Amino acid sequence: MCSHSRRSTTRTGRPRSAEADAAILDATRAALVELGWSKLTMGDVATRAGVAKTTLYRRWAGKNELVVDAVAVLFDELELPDRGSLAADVEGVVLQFAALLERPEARTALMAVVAESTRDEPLRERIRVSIVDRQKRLVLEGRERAQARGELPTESDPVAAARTADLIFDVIAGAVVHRALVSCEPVDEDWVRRFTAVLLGGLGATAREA
Amino acid sequence: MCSHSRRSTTRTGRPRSAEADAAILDATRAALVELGWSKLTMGDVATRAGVAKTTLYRRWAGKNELVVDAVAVLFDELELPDRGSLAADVEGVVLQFAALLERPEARTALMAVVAESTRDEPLRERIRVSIVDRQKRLVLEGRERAQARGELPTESDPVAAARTADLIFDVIAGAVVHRALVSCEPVDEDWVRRFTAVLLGGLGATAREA
Amino acid sequence: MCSHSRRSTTRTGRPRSAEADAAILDATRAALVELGWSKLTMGDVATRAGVAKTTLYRRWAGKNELVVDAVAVLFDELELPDRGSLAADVEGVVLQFAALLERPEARTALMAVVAESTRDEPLRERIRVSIVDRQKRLVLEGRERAQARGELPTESDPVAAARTADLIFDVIAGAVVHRALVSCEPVDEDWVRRFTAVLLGGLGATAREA
Amino acid sequence: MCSHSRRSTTRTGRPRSAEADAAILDATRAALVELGWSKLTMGDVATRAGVAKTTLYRRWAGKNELVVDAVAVLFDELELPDRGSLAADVEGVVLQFAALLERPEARTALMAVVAESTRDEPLRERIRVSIVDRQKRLVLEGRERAQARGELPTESDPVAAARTADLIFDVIAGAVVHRALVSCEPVDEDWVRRFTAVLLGGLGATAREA
DNA sequence: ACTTAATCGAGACGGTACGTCTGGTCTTGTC
DNA sequence: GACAAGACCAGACGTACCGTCTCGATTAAGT
Repeated sequence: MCSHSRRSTTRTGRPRSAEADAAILDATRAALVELGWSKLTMGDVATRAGVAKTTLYRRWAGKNELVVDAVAVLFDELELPDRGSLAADVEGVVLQFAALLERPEARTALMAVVAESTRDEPLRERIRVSIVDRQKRLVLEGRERAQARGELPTESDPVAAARTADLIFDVIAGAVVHRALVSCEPVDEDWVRRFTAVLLGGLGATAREA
Repeated sequence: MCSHSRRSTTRTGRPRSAEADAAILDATRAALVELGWSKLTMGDVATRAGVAKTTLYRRWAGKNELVVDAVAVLFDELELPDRGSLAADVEGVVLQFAALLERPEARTALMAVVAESTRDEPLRERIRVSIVDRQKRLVLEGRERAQARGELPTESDPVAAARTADLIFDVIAGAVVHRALVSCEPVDEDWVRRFTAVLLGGLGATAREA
Repeated sequence: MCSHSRRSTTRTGRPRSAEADAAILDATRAALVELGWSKLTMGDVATRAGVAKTTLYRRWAGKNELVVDAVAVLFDELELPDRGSLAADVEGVVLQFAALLERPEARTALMAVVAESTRDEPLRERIRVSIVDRQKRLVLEGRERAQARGELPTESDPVAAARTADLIFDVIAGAVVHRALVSCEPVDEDWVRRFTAVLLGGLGATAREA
Repeated sequence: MCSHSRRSTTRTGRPRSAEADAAILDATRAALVELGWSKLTMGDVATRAGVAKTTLYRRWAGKNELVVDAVAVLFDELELPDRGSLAADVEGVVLQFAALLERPEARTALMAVVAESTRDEPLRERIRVSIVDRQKRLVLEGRERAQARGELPTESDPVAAARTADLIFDVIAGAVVHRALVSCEPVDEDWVRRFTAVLLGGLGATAREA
């Protein structure tokens, strides 16, 4: 999460303010809510945070990196509560994700940084580490829990297992994001139930074939 | 597709140049390929098109609207070739969509305009009409064809049918976009086959339940 | 606007031309009063006159020429009323000129076109013909009348006479304009009386020397 | 002369560059010579000065203010050399003034800013302080020197003295400017001698009356 | 206590793009 | 063929941000 690598050799001089870091990220989220991605400016964030622009640029290379860090923390709130069955777990986490996408700071920032990342490999990596992998972790946890319950067989081939997890992740995350941000329709319980039924039904069908 | 609604009453004065329209949209796509969304500027597009900035702003309100119109035409190329079975049809259209997302102008523009649209209702509507509905049409055509083949039952309830089509659309489009632009992994034949299997398996399972 | 009155002779000429001319010059003066020189635009004048910009440019090369013609007519109002003595005549014409410089259209236009003319020889000539010579005529008339009254001797050398007339003209016009537009002080009766006393006193003194 | 009043309290932040000030004013004069007033643009001045447009607008509100400051320094060169008599002093300063009006930057700028000032009170004040008062000072100095020589009586009434000085100033400055810029005739030694004779003759005549 | 050196706020700097406005020209269809 | 309407190219306008750069003033950690 921390973007700044200190010179490991000598650490003399005034240390950076930890308060400033927090104030900047808070200000960034507040600005995202008020202004949205495209009208958010570095100068405005600095002013809101009561900080000089220099202080901001000393820590982040630009708007993209700053916003990724500012919204990344939102994805830490996602967790996989044990609801007793795979279907219930999936429905639960999808609803959580949908709730996150209702928040204006996530809504406006997520697609924007992904769009920027199509031409910026370091940014892509940063998004992967800060955001994508945190979501994917939930898929892996959910599978382990389902296997422990006996709802899913233990996959012997680790490569195939990883490929399947990736597929599931793209299907879940992609469908929810598309529903919420492109189709702009509510991700409500009814939709989630029908989506989960298709997903798990499909997984069961392909498992039976193999 | 056309962005400018003429005064319907009398049409006096010099008419707008159709050549300029085409040159601007071509220039926009070229600039997207070369520069990407964030570094594309209105002035540069005008220069490339051999057109004054005023001519550009007379037709489009800004970068967002211009880019939507410029990339919309790409989605007209998508079609649903009859490959003999529902699975083959789905795989075919998904591969086409993936190929489209390989094109840099689509890659850089698609997420960007969606991101902007989270705060711009008219833009959202424009995207829906120009892009989203053109993709969704393929889902509806595919279902009709599958029903004609007898692969899918004819849904009696039109509301439920529409809901299911929407769900399928979000799953397909969302998964492919997420795979291509967020996970940044190739949408190759193997992935498409596994994805299609899960999707159709899931549809079959839920159909049997009902 | 629409003149159907011409059927007698097949004339494809410009029957509205005279109306348009007057409307344009009126509109120009009105725009000068409202907006001043620098904010007056050709498009605005055309709109006020109910005329297309083309019509305007067909008659005048640009803003400078148009404004010169529009304000030139104001200088036609100046005349030399016979007040019985040279001093009274001078005072009368100076007060008339001062009154003209109170009018906002003259105030804002006069210096502006002179400024433009410092780099535009044709414009300078146009100003001379349309404006300057109309003022200078008053000096010549005043001298003749004073000579007729016996207040001034008849100059035998025509070259010297012209030089003196030019000098007087520059002194009168220059002093009044400078007082009104640069010093921005009122050209009232008191000032005019003192100015005239100096001018005529100086002329008398130099005449006595020769 | 300096156009920007600093916050008098604390002076934090990077101080403004004095070099930039000088470079901008030099560039302005150069642009006036090359292009004249109406074709001078802020962007061009900024480019010539090697300065960003923002730096320019941070110091001057617009073209008018900038040009006044740029040209004002030219009027500092005017001085009143002691030539031994009032007539010689007047002739000397008028020739200096005429030489100044030969310079293209003064020629093109002077009338233009006066024209603009007819609708802009702050600009009028700026011109008065930066340009007009510097010229008027010469009149006051000349009178003091003539009084010291005994060529002119010491005026007892200060109000009348001031009125007379204003009158003389408007006559001198107005006549020279009108001769040079409106009549566009040379202000040569012959003209200056005749003009001075009229002026001083007039002053003497009015003084004798009183 | 005293360096030392990186930090802090403020704000000016050179740039770039913005979206608008104007100047002057050129098509249109109508009269 | 002149006219109004209005689109066209060109380019200046003044503003907003960008990311960098001085400034003088704080901080601690290491003498």
